[in-house]
Amino acid sequence: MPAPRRPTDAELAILRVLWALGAGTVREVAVELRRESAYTTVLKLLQIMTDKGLVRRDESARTHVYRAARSERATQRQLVRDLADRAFGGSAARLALQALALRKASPEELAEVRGWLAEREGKREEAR
Amino acid sequence: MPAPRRPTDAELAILRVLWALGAGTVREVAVELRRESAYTTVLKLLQIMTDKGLVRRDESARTHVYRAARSERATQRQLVRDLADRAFGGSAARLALQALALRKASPEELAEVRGWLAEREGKREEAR
DNA sequence: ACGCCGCCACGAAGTCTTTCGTATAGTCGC
DNA sequence: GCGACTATACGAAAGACTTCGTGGCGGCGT
Repeated sequence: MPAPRRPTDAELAILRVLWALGAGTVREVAVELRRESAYTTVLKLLQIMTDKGLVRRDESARTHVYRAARSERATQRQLVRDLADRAFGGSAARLALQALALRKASPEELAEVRGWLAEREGKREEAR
Repeated sequence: MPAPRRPTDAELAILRVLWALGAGTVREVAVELRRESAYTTVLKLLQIMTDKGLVRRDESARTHVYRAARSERATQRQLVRDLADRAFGGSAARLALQALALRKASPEELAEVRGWLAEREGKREEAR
């Protein structure tokens, strides 16, 4: 399996549903995306995504059940790394700064970031 | 002018060169991207990008000079917001956390993030 | 048994992206 | 003026993305 290509927009929308549901049939996904795409569109996408290795399909029942092949976390990591390379000269930290500067972050979220930094700082001290 | 569409990969590569150069001719950009694309490919892209409003073209001289229509900062913001919406449920802070967790950040960069958070904290205190 | 409904497979159309070849024209030196 | 060297414009091709229609098959209710 070579490097899995970056998921497209439509694929990502489907992956989001699958991550939320854990697993789902074509119909379940289509319902979740109501108004956005017709049933057969979702079906086709899922078939393509199966070929690409983005999702896995359980065909044991007549109605197939799909689940994401890679975790949400891993996919997010890939996308972040990709964006950092394409638009931030490879610096994920500068990407992070831009993200924080969007000012849409809640105090709770900022506290989480602070917490992470503190923990990381602790590890650095430890390593000396 | 409506919302400018997200730049494609090839377009972003060209924008990176233009941001670094400030402005440049087709040849200058093509040289910077050596091996990656032929001269006429860069030319075509720049023409398309002009139509899309991604770059502005100075035609006063025979050799046209291009510059990015939007700043690197603004474009980065747009891309980050876009990725946050598509893959992080709209939370830029969670995106930032994933970016920091990539462990590719240098101590200097982490210090920068800490500094930003501290400054932000200061403003919050001030606002009370 | 028959008809209906839901399911999957397939194909095809339309658009966008990226690539480059070819055509055309301005400019400089001689 | 002519040739070589630039430059832009244009068109076409190939591939990826997204959309949906049609067709065929299985199962269920009556």
